[in-house]
Amino acid sequence: MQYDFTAIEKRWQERWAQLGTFRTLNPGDPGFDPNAPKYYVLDMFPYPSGVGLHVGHPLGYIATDIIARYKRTRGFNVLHPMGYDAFGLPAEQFAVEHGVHPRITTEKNIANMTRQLKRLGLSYDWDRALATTDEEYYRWTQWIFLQLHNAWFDPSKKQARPIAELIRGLESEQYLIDADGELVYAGAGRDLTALTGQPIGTRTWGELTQEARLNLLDEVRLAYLAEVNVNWCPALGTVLANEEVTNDGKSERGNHPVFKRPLKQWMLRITALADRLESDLSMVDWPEAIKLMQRNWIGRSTGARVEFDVAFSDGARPRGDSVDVGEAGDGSETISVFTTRPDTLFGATYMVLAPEHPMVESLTSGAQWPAVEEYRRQTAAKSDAQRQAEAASGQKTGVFTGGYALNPVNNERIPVWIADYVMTGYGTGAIMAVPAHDERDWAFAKQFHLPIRQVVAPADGKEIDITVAAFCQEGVAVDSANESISLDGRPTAEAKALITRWLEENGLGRGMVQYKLRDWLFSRQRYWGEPFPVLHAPDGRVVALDESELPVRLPEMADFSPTASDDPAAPPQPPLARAPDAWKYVTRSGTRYARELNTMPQWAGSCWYYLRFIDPKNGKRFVSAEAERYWMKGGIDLYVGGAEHAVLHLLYARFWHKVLFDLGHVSTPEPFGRLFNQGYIQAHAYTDARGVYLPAEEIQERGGKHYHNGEEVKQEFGKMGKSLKNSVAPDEVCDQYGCDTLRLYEMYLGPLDQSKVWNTRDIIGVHRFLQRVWRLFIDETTGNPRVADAAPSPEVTRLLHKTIKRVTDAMEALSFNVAIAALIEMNNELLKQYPPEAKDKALPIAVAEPFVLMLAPLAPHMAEELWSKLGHADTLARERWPSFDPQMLVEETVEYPVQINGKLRGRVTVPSDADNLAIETAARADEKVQASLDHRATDCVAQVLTSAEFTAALLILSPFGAINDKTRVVPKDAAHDE
RNA sequence: GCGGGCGUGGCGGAAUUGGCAGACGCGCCAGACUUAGGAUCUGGUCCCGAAAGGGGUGGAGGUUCGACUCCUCUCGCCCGCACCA
Repeated sequence: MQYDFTAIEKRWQERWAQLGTFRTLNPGDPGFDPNAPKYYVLDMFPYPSGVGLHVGHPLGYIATDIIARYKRTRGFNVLHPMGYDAFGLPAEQFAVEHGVHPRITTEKNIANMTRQLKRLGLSYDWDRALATTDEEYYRWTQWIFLQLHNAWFDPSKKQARPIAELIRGLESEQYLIDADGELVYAGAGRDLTALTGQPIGTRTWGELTQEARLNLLDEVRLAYLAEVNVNWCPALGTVLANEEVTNDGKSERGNHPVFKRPLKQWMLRITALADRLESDLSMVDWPEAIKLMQRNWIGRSTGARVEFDVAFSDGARPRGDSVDVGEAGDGSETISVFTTRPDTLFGATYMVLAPEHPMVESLTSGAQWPAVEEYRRQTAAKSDAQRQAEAASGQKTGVFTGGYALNPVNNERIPVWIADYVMTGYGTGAIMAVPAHDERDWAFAKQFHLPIRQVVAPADGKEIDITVAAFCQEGVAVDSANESISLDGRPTAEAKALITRWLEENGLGRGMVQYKLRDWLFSRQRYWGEPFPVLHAPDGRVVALDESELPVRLPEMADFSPTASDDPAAPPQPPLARAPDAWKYVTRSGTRYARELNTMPQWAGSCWYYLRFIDPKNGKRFVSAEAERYWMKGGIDLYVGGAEHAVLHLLYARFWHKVLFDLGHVSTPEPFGRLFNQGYIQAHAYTDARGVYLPAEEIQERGGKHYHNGEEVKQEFGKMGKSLKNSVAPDEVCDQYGCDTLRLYEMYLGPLDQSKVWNTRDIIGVHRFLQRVWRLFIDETTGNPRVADAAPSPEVTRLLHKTIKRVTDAMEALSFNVAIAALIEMNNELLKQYPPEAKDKALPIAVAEPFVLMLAPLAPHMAEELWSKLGHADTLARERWPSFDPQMLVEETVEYPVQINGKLRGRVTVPSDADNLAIETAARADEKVQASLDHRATDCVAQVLTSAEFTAALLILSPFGAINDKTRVVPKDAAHDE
């Protein structure tokens, strides 16, 4: 009876399903063990694609499955769920192209993907499976949106708080409203958000009209409507996220032109949490690279905001002098800038506004107006690619506005320019230019012959020539003094602090922190997404639905395609605009409200799925508090997925989680305690002379060259997929070798976090291993197990304990390739000890059972089969992982390598209890060692180095090489005490 | 340009605290068996050398009795960001 993987795998997959082997109990369920530690191991949420899985997809799923199975045998309650991120563009695009409703396509794809995953023997609790498109799921996605909408960010607490709490604060006049309509915290006596001067007249909540009150609240909500510049793709009929737009300004799907255009959109105030999103990265165990990417994306920089008074062309005016200056401005205008180098303020010789800056019009002189207008027109028309090319070349463009501003530190009148190297979206959209100490300003100043003034010198006193290059490092301030402040001689850090304080005292600015992170554009003009749980009143006001009115279901529609157009100015027409009136309008107390016609982006559903897995059937709450507290303690224990989600998904989900945390709905500040990035599986791809990709399975290899129908072709490699025609389906591999082989092969390919190349021909290696395991355990003629109750030899016992240690260590380190190698070695050795043809030598049960248990997470079907052949009626899924005895690792004799001056000169074998002197004597007696010592002085110092393990090194030093303090000396005897 | 990561046989990779480089697998070479197969088994396989021995972890230096491992420089590849003030 040979290893019949097809029958074995089918049998065990059916049994696991029948027995509910991998069903996971929640706290409170009968039979739940509250004393067992928990382990929540999660895969990144897959999109159920129509083309099915290729072998690259399950790489991470196999790894997490191995861990899940391993942890079960270590006594953990393991939560290991799977589900589908099923809303989104591809399903809808497919649906549009084929005229099938996206729900039908999606369900079909989910069924196929589930079948493919089940075939891999993954130990998910399938009872917890869910899809973001389930009404009972997106009901709670909408509920979370309501939480965001009904919350604001309280800067004094640095927390998201219910809007009702703000209203109470306003009613009790803890908060006032200043002249600009900004909130002022009365308790602290200083304003929180407004940055300029003193508010002239603050008002109380009671003094506001009802409309003003509602406006105020709408402005601070974490989900708010705003007119923003979006990527509008008329051909797709939707706005696109930045990441859906290519560098040359085309849509990633379909390569259609994309235009910037202001549209009223739902936004989520992720920027309010920027600070915590950054600092809380210190709480999680993630790859440093990913943390770094998030930090860069959030882009925190500390500096100061500085106010520059506008000075007009007829001459500088003292600050605060309100002079009517006619068409040029109203005289009280100031230009706010953000700088990270306030210490260089004395070196600011001009200013630059972004071309779109709102003050450009009032600043520009009549003479400069045509040039300014022309420049603004040009930059608006410029593609992102052009801008990037200019940026790379160091070429700067810009135009003088004719206007001037006053440098607040020295009242110097400096020209104000506009240039597209200053961007509207960051800081205030305006900068003070310090060409001596900023590369960009320097290049601009050189190009337009603007003055360059050095105000920082290198700390080491070195002379620099500021006309040759900008000096951007820190140093000491020079030529930076006025009547009331001097920075001269101060190191940069000190100078920054000093000038910032001076600015604050004089009401000219204040220290502040800036982020690159933008608020999250949350609307899509698509059908296949979560509807927003809000209504629009006839007066334009937004009314949020009540929780009890959820879910807002997607309407059934015959035509769900977006309205495409070639006209960039065409009005957006979301598909839901064509929904039946019965869906679109809701009448309440005689008023007719309109539903929101946009839908949520795909990210919405994936922001919280890990919470729903905990309690997927709960109809009362998005997740039960008790189950959430249990499973989320310390965050998810292991979250495995690709690095492509480094910033977007992982940042969005953290943001939602923190809001839910602040509002008391979840118990932990961070969702993902440990993150692991798997590498990609790549595959060879082949092109013919024309550069056209050829199906990889039709290629023959001869002598290192590759041929297709006899023609030599070029070998490349890249991510597996349709476009490179190099996909391999897991189904094919399962048919030919079985999924245990596929699982082993994928893990044996190399370290989990590295990318690796798929090589179908290598699969045979691990398949042979499984066949040899089978032959070790099973008599192929009778089908009976070849085991006996006999005691294993000391050598075999040592081998067993050594292997247990190696495999256990490798499991903990997620080094599955190493774990498999250790099992292969053990199996090879056992086959030598107990060869199948030797009928009298049977495998001792004391060795057979632990071996099977170690194999089980990796090749579970074969392990279960062998386990039952060994006479066990139950599944091994919850058997205890074997343990090793360090005592058993000690060999009777030890082979020591002998190093002389660090070079290997010989090997000696001594009894393992030999002392240093005995080892040294044996070493000195060795011929080769003697030959090496011959031409040296005789009075060598010998040192025996041992480790806690069975290997050890003997070191003999020549006389001049006395032991220095860097040499770690472990006395032989001490090592044995461990 | 800035930031991060990685370079070990023909290939994938292993090597715990700085202490025997190349475990394990593929491929290749030689052989065995044979119901002739893309099966199985045995042996070999870093380089130079007949051997003794020597060299060797992208390259060049350095620290150390001793470096794949630590430091400096450099080359190559991969990833992220991209005028963020």
